[in-house]
Amino acid sequence: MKEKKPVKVKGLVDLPDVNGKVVLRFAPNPSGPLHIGHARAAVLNKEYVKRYGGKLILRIEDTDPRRVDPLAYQMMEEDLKWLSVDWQEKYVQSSRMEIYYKYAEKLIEINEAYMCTCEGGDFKKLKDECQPCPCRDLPVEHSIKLWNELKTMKEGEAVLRVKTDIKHKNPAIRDWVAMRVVEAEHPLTGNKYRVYPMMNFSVTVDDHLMGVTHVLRGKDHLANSEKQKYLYQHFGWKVPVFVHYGRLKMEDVALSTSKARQGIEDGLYSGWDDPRLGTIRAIARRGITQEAITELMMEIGPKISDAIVSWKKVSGLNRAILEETSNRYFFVPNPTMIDIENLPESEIGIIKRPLHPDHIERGNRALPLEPKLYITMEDYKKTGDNRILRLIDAVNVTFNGDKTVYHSNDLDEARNSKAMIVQWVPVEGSLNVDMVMPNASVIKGYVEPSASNLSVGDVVQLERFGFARLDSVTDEKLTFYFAHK
RNA sequence: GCUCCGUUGGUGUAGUCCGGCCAAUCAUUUCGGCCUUUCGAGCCGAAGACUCGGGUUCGAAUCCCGGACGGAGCACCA
Repeated sequence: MKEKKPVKVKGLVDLPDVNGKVVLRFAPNPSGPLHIGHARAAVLNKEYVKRYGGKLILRIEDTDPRRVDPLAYQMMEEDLKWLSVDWQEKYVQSSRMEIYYKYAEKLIEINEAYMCTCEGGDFKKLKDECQPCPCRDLPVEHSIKLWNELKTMKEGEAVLRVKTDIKHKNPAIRDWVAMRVVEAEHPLTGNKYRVYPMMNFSVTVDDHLMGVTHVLRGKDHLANSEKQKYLYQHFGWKVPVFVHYGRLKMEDVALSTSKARQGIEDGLYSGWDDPRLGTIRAIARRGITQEAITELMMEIGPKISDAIVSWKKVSGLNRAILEETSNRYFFVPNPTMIDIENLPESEIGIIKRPLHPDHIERGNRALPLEPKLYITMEDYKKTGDNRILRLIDAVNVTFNGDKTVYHSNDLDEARNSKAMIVQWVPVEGSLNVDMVMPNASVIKGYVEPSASNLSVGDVVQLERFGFARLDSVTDEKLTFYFAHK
């Protein structure tokens, strides 16, 4: 009889083959700010370190000078901080070049790598037929000589190849490139180096030297993991546990970093934090909380099949958090002005309404009730003539033609007539609002006077409208970014 | 084309390795009801899934074969 399966803990699934503490790394290429796909790796790494103990390494993989955005180094760290992902050690690969050279040399010396001067197409042809290229069997001394000359060679003249199985059933695995010449200025090291390691080489060397126990990476690296295993073997190193997760797509934001960059350059997007983009900063700007993203990633976990995340899902998670924290305000989008005739003197004055219905200790906001008010055009139209409309916490009115008439102030009366109960703001003292929607369109309206107390970054619940984050404040208006209902 | 990989309700997941306790978990979503001067939350109730076809077996979401669909890779990017 076999033993029973272990009982799974709720939430994030366990990492395979854990013995004691783990050493994990998050290793992005600095080509732009982090996007939602990065968040998956970052959050999972963080959570696993939290679960098992150990450490998280941040490693910036900038070994292709052409694919480095100098601004990305800082943006990525900012994004990680927003995600509340901390790292215990940080490395930048462009400052570790001598290390890669040393191991490259070693690999040549043990005859597990060779300098290849074949033209790319020729090599591919041979490779596809499982044929070694002529360089493969030249003496080690020959490779060493060429290796020493590589830094003076032109781009493409020669590469260093790792010996794998030339008959490997996947052609991609056969004798892959470890080192090559790149004639481009590196944002950090300038022209100091011309010979750069390929990702598969530097990653393997680093993962080993840094003692990484588990490698969490996207399934687009499946073949790379296979390639890297050969290098571990050649050096006699222990292979870490590879975990490949699937692609993460966000509904409506299928944009890659390169497309987003293009769009920004073309002026199509306002910047990396344009609400239409899937970057961490765009999501943050929309009032999505770090907690919601973390929960989402833990729920999705590290499984290899692809996941399409809907905004409904994100909103649901986020709402549970914001509901508790967000204070309430009245916002009137697409406003129309009403002027209540015969509003009794006794009704005119300040209406108090709690900032949060479940937390009266947070206090009240004050809404001046006076004849001239804004309500939404939609509510106005829906009500039509001769039906009661209830202004929340205030009075009942009816519309007759273009006149607005005071009806009563009794809530039950409004209820009995099935009146809509709607938000309103006074004309006097309310603040202009630009509401930036997820598709970057802007809805204009007014927010109640007490919103002047808000600070940039605050997320509020605009009653009957939804959650929004205050993005900027000027003398003439407040700009909010809409999150969700 | 070649090489890998995946497919559980609308969505996201658990379960698949080691077949029975799975007429399938949890969350979200949707729809009712209660409550509530917003939305929501809360409480109660409901809806909704094992990609398909064979096979093995007393028994299959789970194992085997085949198909469909989807994805990734096939670079001197990471």
